[in-house]
Amino acid sequence: MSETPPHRKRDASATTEAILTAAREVFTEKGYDGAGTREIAERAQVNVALISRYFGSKEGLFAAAVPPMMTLDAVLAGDMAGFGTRLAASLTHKTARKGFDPMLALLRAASSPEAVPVLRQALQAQVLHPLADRLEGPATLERAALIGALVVGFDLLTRVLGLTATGADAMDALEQTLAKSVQALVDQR
Amino acid sequence: MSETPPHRKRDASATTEAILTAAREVFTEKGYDGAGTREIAERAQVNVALISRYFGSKEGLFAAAVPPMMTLDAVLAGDMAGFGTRLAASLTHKTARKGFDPMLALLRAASSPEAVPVLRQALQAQVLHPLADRLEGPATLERAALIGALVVGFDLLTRVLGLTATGADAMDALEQTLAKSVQALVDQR
DNA sequence: GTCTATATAATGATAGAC
DNA sequence: GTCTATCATTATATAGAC
Repeated sequence: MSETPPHRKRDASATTEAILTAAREVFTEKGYDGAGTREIAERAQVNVALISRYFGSKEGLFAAAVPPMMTLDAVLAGDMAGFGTRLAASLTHKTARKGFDPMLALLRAASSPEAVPVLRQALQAQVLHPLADRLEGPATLERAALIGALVVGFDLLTRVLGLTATGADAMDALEQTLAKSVQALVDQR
Repeated sequence: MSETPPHRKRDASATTEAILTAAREVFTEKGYDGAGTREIAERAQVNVALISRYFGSKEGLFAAAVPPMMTLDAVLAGDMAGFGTRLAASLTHKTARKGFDPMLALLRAASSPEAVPVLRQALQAQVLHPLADRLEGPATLERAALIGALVVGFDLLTRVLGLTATGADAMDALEQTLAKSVQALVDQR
Protein backbone atom coordinates (compact mmCIF):
# COMPACT_ATOMS: atom_id res chain seq x y z
CA MET A 1 0.00 0.00 0.00
CA SER A 2 1.03 3.59 -0.51
CA GLU A 3 -0.36 6.81 1.00
CA THR A 4 -4.07 7.41 1.62
CA PRO A 5 -4.71 9.03 4.97
CA PRO A 6 -7.31 11.80 5.18
CA HIS A 7 -10.62 10.48 3.84
CA ARG A 8 -12.63 7.41 4.73
CA LYS A 9 -14.26 6.74 1.40
CA ARG A 10 -13.61 7.73 -2.16
CA ASP A 11 -17.18 7.45 -3.30
CA ALA A 12 -19.18 10.35 -4.60
CA SER A 13 -22.58 8.89 -3.79
CA ALA A 14 -21.62 8.07 -0.23
CA THR A 15 -20.27 11.57 0.17
CA THR A 16 -23.35 13.29 -1.20
CA GLU A 17 -25.54 11.13 1.01
CA ALA A 18 -23.51 12.03 4.08
CA ILE A 19 -23.82 15.70 3.19
CA LEU A 20 -27.56 15.42 2.64
CA THR A 21 -28.12 13.65 5.94
CA ALA A 22 -26.08 16.16 7.87
CA ALA A 23 -27.73 19.06 6.06
CA ARG A 24 -31.21 17.81 6.96
CA GLU A 25 -30.29 17.65 10.62
CA VAL A 26 -28.61 21.03 10.78
CA PHE A 27 -31.36 22.75 8.78
CA THR A 28 -33.88 21.22 11.17
CA GLU A 29 -32.06 22.49 14.24
CA LYS A 30 -30.83 25.87 13.10
CA GLY A 31 -32.95 26.94 10.17
CA TYR A 32 -31.68 28.08 6.80
CA ASP A 33 -29.84 31.18 7.95
CA GLY A 34 -28.53 29.59 11.10
CA ALA A 35 -27.11 26.54 9.38
CA GLY A 36 -23.54 27.05 8.28
CA THR A 37 -21.88 25.11 5.52
CA ARG A 38 -18.91 24.48 7.78
CA GLU A 39 -21.07 22.89 10.43
CA ILE A 40 -22.86 20.73 7.90
CA ALA A 41 -19.57 19.57 6.43
CA GLU A 42 -18.17 18.85 9.85
CA ARG A 43 -21.15 16.77 10.85
CA ALA A 44 -20.93 14.86 7.60
CA GLN A 45 -17.21 14.38 8.20
CA VAL A 46 -16.57 15.82 4.81
CA ASN A 47 -14.60 18.76 3.50
CA VAL A 48 -16.49 22.05 3.16
CA ALA A 49 -15.47 22.52 -0.44
CA LEU A 50 -17.38 19.40 -1.40
CA ILE A 51 -20.67 21.08 -0.67
CA SER A 52 -20.10 23.58 -3.43
CA ARG A 53 -18.65 20.81 -5.55
CA TYR A 54 -21.75 18.63 -5.42
CA PHE A 55 -24.58 21.05 -4.78
CA GLY A 56 -23.31 24.32 -6.16
CA SER A 57 -24.37 26.43 -3.22
CA LYS A 58 -26.04 26.36 0.15
CA GLU A 59 -29.29 27.11 -1.60
CA GLY A 60 -28.82 24.16 -3.91
CA LEU A 61 -28.05 21.93 -0.98
CA PHE A 62 -31.21 22.98 0.81
CA ALA A 63 -33.31 22.37 -2.26
CA ALA A 64 -31.85 18.90 -2.67
CA ALA A 65 -32.09 17.99 1.00
CA VAL A 66 -35.37 19.21 2.43
CA PRO A 67 -38.24 19.63 -0.07
CA PRO A 68 -38.09 16.10 -1.53
CA MET A 69 -38.73 14.70 1.95
CA MET A 70 -41.90 16.66 2.60
CA THR A 71 -44.75 14.21 2.56
CA LEU A 72 -48.01 13.45 4.33
CA ASP A 73 -48.12 9.81 3.34
CA ALA A 74 -47.85 8.45 6.88
CA VAL A 75 -51.04 10.11 8.13
CA LEU A 76 -52.86 9.85 4.81
CA ALA A 77 -52.66 6.07 5.00
CA GLY A 78 -55.95 4.82 6.37
CA ASP A 79 -59.56 5.87 6.21
CA MET A 80 -60.37 9.55 6.32
CA ALA A 81 -62.84 9.04 9.15
CA GLY A 82 -59.93 8.65 11.52
CA PHE A 83 -57.76 11.31 9.93
CA GLY A 84 -58.23 13.97 12.60
CA THR A 85 -57.34 11.57 15.38
CA ARG A 86 -54.30 10.23 13.56
CA LEU A 87 -53.03 13.68 12.67
CA ALA A 88 -53.53 15.07 16.17
CA ALA A 89 -51.74 12.09 17.65
CA SER A 90 -48.82 12.47 15.30
CA LEU A 91 -48.50 16.11 16.29
CA THR A 92 -48.77 15.79 20.05
CA HIS A 93 -46.85 12.55 20.43
CA LYS A 94 -43.73 13.82 18.81
CA THR A 95 -41.52 12.03 21.27
CA ALA A 96 -38.48 14.24 20.98
CA ARG A 97 -37.75 12.99 17.52
CA LYS A 98 -34.16 13.81 16.89
CA GLY A 99 -32.48 14.28 13.57
CA PHE A 100 -34.37 15.37 10.50
CA ASP A 101 -37.87 16.73 10.84
CA PRO A 102 -39.34 18.15 7.64
CA MET A 103 -41.89 20.30 9.44
CA LEU A 104 -39.34 21.95 11.70
CA ALA A 105 -37.03 22.43 8.77
CA LEU A 106 -39.83 24.14 6.86
CA LEU A 107 -40.75 26.40 9.76
CA ARG A 108 -37.18 27.42 10.42
CA ALA A 109 -36.45 28.11 6.75
CA ALA A 110 -39.66 29.91 5.86
CA SER A 111 -38.21 33.31 6.71
CA SER A 112 -35.36 32.93 4.22
CA PRO A 113 -36.11 34.18 0.70
CA GLU A 114 -33.82 31.58 -0.84
CA ALA A 115 -35.87 28.77 0.65
CA VAL A 116 -39.39 30.05 0.11
CA PRO A 117 -39.93 29.11 -3.55
CA VAL A 118 -38.93 25.47 -3.20
CA LEU A 119 -40.82 25.12 0.06
CA ARG A 120 -44.01 26.51 -1.43
CA GLN A 121 -43.80 24.27 -4.44
CA ALA A 122 -43.14 21.13 -2.40
CA LEU A 123 -45.88 21.97 0.07
CA GLN A 124 -48.37 22.43 -2.74
CA ALA A 125 -47.44 19.36 -4.74
CA GLN A 126 -46.55 16.89 -2.03
CA VAL A 127 -48.79 17.84 0.88
CA LEU A 128 -51.78 20.02 0.08
CA HIS A 129 -52.80 18.54 -3.24
CA PRO A 130 -52.56 14.91 -2.06
CA LEU A 131 -54.60 15.85 0.98
CA ALA A 132 -57.18 17.73 -1.07
CA ASP A 133 -57.53 14.68 -3.29
CA ARG A 134 -58.63 12.66 -0.31
CA LEU A 135 -61.33 15.16 0.66
CA GLU A 136 -64.89 15.11 -0.60
CA GLY A 137 -67.32 17.94 -1.09
CA PRO A 138 -66.68 21.55 -2.03
CA ALA A 139 -63.55 23.69 -1.76
CA THR A 140 -61.28 20.73 -1.10
CA LEU A 141 -58.12 22.72 -1.72
CA GLU A 142 -59.14 25.47 0.65
CA ARG A 143 -60.05 22.99 3.38
CA ALA A 144 -56.76 21.20 2.84
CA ALA A 145 -54.96 24.51 3.20
CA LEU A 146 -56.71 25.21 6.49
CA ILE A 147 -55.77 21.79 7.81
CA GLY A 148 -52.23 22.61 6.74
CA ALA A 149 -52.43 25.93 8.54
CA LEU A 150 -53.56 24.22 11.70
CA VAL A 151 -50.73 21.72 11.56
CA VAL A 152 -48.09 24.29 10.70
CA GLY A 153 -49.31 26.72 13.33
CA PHE A 154 -49.50 24.05 15.98
CA ASP A 155 -45.93 23.00 15.41
CA LEU A 156 -44.75 26.58 15.28
CA LEU A 157 -46.30 27.38 18.62
CA THR A 158 -45.31 24.21 20.43
CA ARG A 159 -41.97 23.22 18.98
CA VAL A 160 -40.47 26.40 17.56
CA LEU A 161 -41.69 28.90 20.12
CA GLY A 162 -41.84 26.29 22.87
CA LEU A 163 -45.35 26.88 24.21
CA THR A 164 -46.21 24.08 26.58
CA ALA A 165 -49.49 22.65 27.74
CA THR A 166 -49.42 22.56 31.51
CA GLY A 167 -50.16 19.06 32.65
CA ALA A 168 -51.12 15.72 31.15
CA ASP A 169 -54.86 16.34 31.10
CA ALA A 170 -54.29 19.66 29.36
CA MET A 171 -52.36 17.77 26.72
CA ASP A 172 -55.25 15.37 26.32
CA ALA A 173 -57.70 18.24 25.96
CA LEU A 174 -55.44 19.84 23.40
CA GLU A 175 -55.10 16.67 21.36
CA GLN A 176 -58.82 15.98 21.39
CA THR A 177 -59.73 19.52 20.44
CA LEU A 178 -57.19 19.47 17.65
CA ALA A 179 -58.49 16.16 16.34
CA LYS A 180 -62.03 17.56 16.41
CA SER A 181 -61.10 20.72 14.52
CA VAL A 182 -59.25 18.80 11.84
CA GLN A 183 -61.97 16.22 11.44
CA ALA A 184 -64.56 18.98 11.11
CA LEU A 185 -62.60 20.30 8.17
CA VAL A 186 -62.45 16.82 6.66
CA ASP A 187 -66.15 16.11 7.08
CA GLN A 188 -67.35 19.47 5.89
CA ARG A 189 -69.53 19.55 2.79
CA MET B 1 -24.54 80.50 14.61
CA SER B 2 -21.57 78.22 14.60
CA GLU B 3 -21.15 74.70 13.20
CA THR B 4 -23.83 72.03 13.44
CA PRO B 5 -24.17 70.12 10.21
CA PRO B 6 -24.73 66.37 10.22
CA HIS B 7 -27.80 65.60 12.36
CA ARG B 8 -31.33 66.92 12.22
CA LYS B 9 -32.25 66.63 15.86
CA ARG B 10 -30.40 66.42 19.12
CA ASP B 11 -33.13 64.60 20.93
CA ALA B 12 -32.72 61.16 22.37
CA SER B 13 -36.41 60.27 22.44
CA ALA B 14 -36.94 61.26 18.82
CA THR B 15 -33.92 59.20 17.86
CA THR B 16 -35.00 56.11 19.74
CA GLU B 17 -38.47 56.40 18.24
CA ALA B 18 -37.05 56.67 14.74
CA ILE B 19 -34.93 53.59 15.37
CA LEU B 20 -37.89 51.65 16.77
CA THR B 21 -40.10 52.51 13.83
CA ALA B 22 -37.46 51.57 11.29
CA ALA B 23 -36.62 48.38 13.18
CA ARG B 24 -40.27 47.27 13.17
CA GLU B 25 -40.47 47.68 9.42
CA VAL B 26 -37.20 45.94 8.64
CA PHE B 27 -37.88 43.07 11.04
CA THR B 28 -41.26 42.64 9.39
CA GLU B 29 -39.78 42.49 5.91
CA LYS B 30 -36.58 40.59 6.48
CA GLY B 31 -36.94 38.67 9.72
CA TYR B 32 -34.53 38.72 12.61
CA ASP B 33 -31.52 37.28 10.84
CA GLY B 34 -32.16 39.10 7.63
CA ALA B 35 -32.48 42.50 9.23
CA GLY B 36 -29.16 44.29 9.48
CA THR B 37 -28.43 47.03 11.95
CA ARG B 38 -26.98 49.11 9.13
CA GLU B 39 -30.20 48.94 7.18
CA ILE B 40 -32.29 49.81 10.21
CA ALA B 41 -30.07 52.77 11.00
CA GLU B 42 -30.19 53.94 7.41
CA ARG B 43 -33.95 53.79 7.26
CA ALA B 44 -34.16 55.69 10.53
CA GLN B 45 -31.71 58.22 9.16
CA VAL B 46 -29.58 57.67 12.20
CA ASN B 47 -26.04 56.57 12.77
CA VAL B 48 -25.49 52.83 13.29
CA ALA B 49 -23.61 53.29 16.51
CA LEU B 50 -26.71 54.75 18.12
CA ILE B 51 -28.46 51.41 18.01
CA SER B 52 -25.91 49.94 20.37
CA ARG B 53 -25.95 53.16 22.33
CA TYR B 54 -29.66 53.07 23.04
CA PHE B 55 -30.58 49.41 22.86
CA GLY B 56 -27.36 47.62 23.67
CA SER B 57 -27.60 45.11 20.87
CA LYS B 58 -29.69 43.94 17.97
CA GLU B 59 -31.38 41.52 20.32
CA GLY B 60 -32.22 44.34 22.71
CA LEU B 61 -33.61 46.38 19.87
CA PHE B 62 -35.83 43.54 18.73
CA ALA B 63 -37.13 42.99 22.23
CA ALA B 64 -37.95 46.68 22.58
CA ALA B 65 -39.50 47.01 19.12
CA VAL B 66 -41.65 43.98 18.38
CA PRO B 67 -43.05 42.14 21.41
CA PRO B 68 -44.70 45.16 23.07
CA MET B 69 -46.79 45.65 19.94
CA MET B 70 -48.24 42.15 19.84
CA THR B 71 -51.89 42.44 20.72
CA LEU B 72 -55.25 40.99 19.77
CA ASP B 73 -57.28 43.93 21.04
CA ALA B 74 -58.66 44.92 17.65
CA VAL B 75 -60.43 41.60 17.00
CA LEU B 76 -61.26 40.97 20.65
CA ALA B 77 -63.35 44.12 20.71
CA GLY B 78 -66.96 43.08 20.18
CA ASP B 79 -69.11 40.12 21.08
CA MET B 80 -67.58 36.66 20.87
CA ALA B 81 -70.44 35.41 18.71
CA GLY B 82 -68.92 37.26 15.79
CA PHE B 83 -65.31 36.54 16.65
CA GLY B 84 -64.72 33.92 13.97
CA THR B 85 -66.06 36.16 11.24
CA ARG B 86 -64.10 39.17 12.44
CA LEU B 87 -60.87 37.21 12.76
CA ALA B 88 -61.21 35.56 9.37
CA ALA B 89 -61.92 38.89 7.74
CA SER B 90 -58.90 40.49 9.36
CA LEU B 91 -56.72 37.68 8.04
CA THR B 92 -57.96 37.50 4.48
CA HIS B 93 -58.47 41.20 3.94
CA LYS B 94 -54.93 42.15 4.72
CA THR B 95 -54.82 44.70 1.98
CA ALA B 96 -51.11 44.75 1.41
CA ARG B 97 -50.51 46.48 4.68
CA LYS B 98 -47.12 48.02 4.45
CA GLY B 99 -44.82 48.88 7.29
CA PHE B 100 -44.94 47.09 10.59
CA ASP B 101 -46.91 43.89 10.94
CA PRO B 102 -46.50 42.12 14.27
CA MET B 103 -47.61 38.75 12.92
CA LEU B 104 -45.16 38.77 10.02
CA ALA B 105 -42.43 39.96 12.34
CA LEU B 106 -43.16 37.07 14.67
CA LEU B 107 -43.18 34.51 11.89
CA ARG B 108 -39.95 35.75 10.38
CA ALA B 109 -38.17 35.89 13.73
CA ALA B 110 -39.40 32.61 15.17
CA SER B 111 -36.45 30.68 13.78
CA SER B 112 -33.92 32.85 15.58
CA PRO B 113 -32.97 31.67 19.07
CA GLU B 114 -32.40 35.23 20.26
CA ALA B 115 -35.99 36.16 19.48
CA VAL B 116 -37.83 33.08 20.70
CA PRO B 117 -37.99 33.78 24.45
CA VAL B 118 -39.44 37.27 24.15
CA LEU B 119 -41.85 36.19 21.43
CA ARG B 120 -43.15 33.30 23.48
CA GLN B 121 -43.64 35.45 26.53
CA ALA B 122 -45.44 38.20 24.65
CA LEU B 123 -47.62 35.72 22.80
CA GLN B 124 -48.67 34.08 26.04
CA ALA B 125 -49.29 37.24 28.02
CA GLN B 126 -50.67 39.56 25.36
CA VAL B 127 -52.49 37.26 22.96
CA LEU B 128 -53.34 33.80 24.26
CA HIS B 129 -54.28 34.64 27.81
CA PRO B 130 -56.50 37.60 26.89
CA LEU B 131 -58.19 35.42 24.31
CA ALA B 132 -58.62 32.53 26.73
CA ASP B 133 -60.19 34.93 29.21
CA ARG B 134 -62.90 35.69 26.70
CA LEU B 135 -63.74 32.02 26.16
CA GLU B 136 -66.24 30.05 28.20
CA GLY B 137 -66.35 26.38 28.99
CA PRO B 138 -63.50 23.93 29.51
CA ALA B 139 -59.88 24.03 28.38
CA THR B 140 -60.01 27.70 27.45
CA LEU B 141 -56.25 28.01 27.20
CA GLU B 142 -55.96 25.02 24.91
CA ARG B 143 -58.73 26.28 22.66
CA ALA B 144 -57.11 29.72 22.58
CA ALA B 145 -53.84 28.08 21.60
CA LEU B 146 -55.51 26.25 18.72
CA ILE B 147 -57.11 29.46 17.49
CA GLY B 148 -53.66 30.96 17.67
CA ALA B 149 -52.23 28.05 15.72
CA LEU B 150 -54.84 28.52 13.02
CA VAL B 151 -54.08 32.21 12.72
CA VAL B 152 -50.32 31.78 12.76
CA GLY B 153 -50.43 28.90 10.30
CA PHE B 154 -52.74 30.74 7.97
CA ASP B 155 -50.45 33.74 7.81
CA LEU B 156 -47.39 31.57 7.40
CA LEU B 157 -48.87 29.77 4.44
CA THR B 158 -50.37 32.76 2.70
CA ARG B 159 -48.06 35.65 3.44
CA VAL B 160 -44.70 34.09 4.24
CA LEU B 161 -44.74 31.17 1.83
CA GLY B 162 -47.02 32.95 -0.61
CA LEU B 163 -49.68 30.31 -1.18
CA THR B 164 -52.54 31.87 -3.06
CA ALA B 165 -56.18 31.00 -3.35
CA THR B 166 -57.05 30.83 -7.02
CA GLY B 167 -59.93 33.13 -7.72
CA ALA B 168 -62.31 35.33 -5.78
CA ASP B 169 -64.83 32.63 -4.94
CA ALA B 170 -62.04 30.43 -3.62
CA MET B 171 -61.07 33.29 -1.35
CA ASP B 172 -64.63 33.52 -0.13
CA ALA B 173 -64.77 29.82 0.55
CA LEU B 174 -61.49 30.05 2.42
CA GLU B 175 -62.64 32.94 4.55
CA GLN B 176 -65.94 31.31 5.40
CA THR B 177 -64.35 28.00 6.27
CA LEU B 178 -61.78 29.74 8.42
CA ALA B 179 -64.45 31.72 10.23
CA LYS B 180 -66.38 28.52 10.85
CA SER B 181 -63.38 26.66 12.25
CA VAL B 182 -62.46 29.50 14.57
CA GLN B 183 -66.01 29.99 15.77
CA ALA B 184 -66.34 26.27 16.46
CA LEU B 185 -63.37 26.58 18.79
CA VAL B 186 -64.96 29.58 20.47
CA ASP B 187 -68.36 27.95 20.95
CA GLN B 188 -67.05 24.60 22.11
CA ARG B 189 -67.99 23.49 25.60
C1' DG C 1 -25.92 63.33 21.52
C1' DT C 2 -23.75 61.94 17.47
C1' DC C 3 -20.09 60.93 14.61
C1' DT C 4 -15.92 58.19 12.17
C1' DA C 5 -13.17 54.46 12.17
C1' DT C 6 -12.16 50.05 13.40
C1' DA C 7 -11.94 45.57 15.86
C1' DT C 8 -13.44 41.08 15.47
C1' DA C 9 -15.63 37.34 13.78
C1' DA C 10 -18.25 34.84 10.88
C1' DT C 11 -20.07 33.85 6.45
C1' DG C 12 -20.40 31.42 1.35
C1' DA C 13 -17.68 30.41 -2.36
C1' DT C 14 -13.51 29.28 -5.21
C1' DA C 15 -8.65 28.23 -7.12
C1' DG C 16 -5.58 25.06 -7.47
C1' DA C 17 -2.49 21.39 -5.31
C1' DC C 18 -2.65 16.49 -4.47
C1' DG D 1 -12.49 12.68 -5.40
C1' DT D 2 -10.70 15.38 -1.85
C1' DC D 3 -7.84 18.54 0.19
C1' DT D 4 -5.67 23.36 1.92
C1' DA D 5 -5.70 28.00 1.71
C1' DT D 6 -7.74 32.09 0.76
C1' DC D 7 -10.80 35.63 -1.17
C1' DA D 8 -14.37 38.69 -0.62
C1' DT D 9 -18.06 40.06 1.80
C1' DT D 10 -20.77 40.97 5.59
C1' DA D 11 -22.11 41.19 10.27
C1' DT D 12 -22.38 43.24 15.15
C1' DA D 13 -20.26 45.83 18.40
C1' DT D 14 -17.12 49.31 20.38
C1' DA D 15 -13.50 53.14 21.22
C1' DG D 16 -12.84 57.49 21.13
C1' DA D 17 -13.05 62.12 18.62
C1' DC D 18 -16.20 65.98 18.18
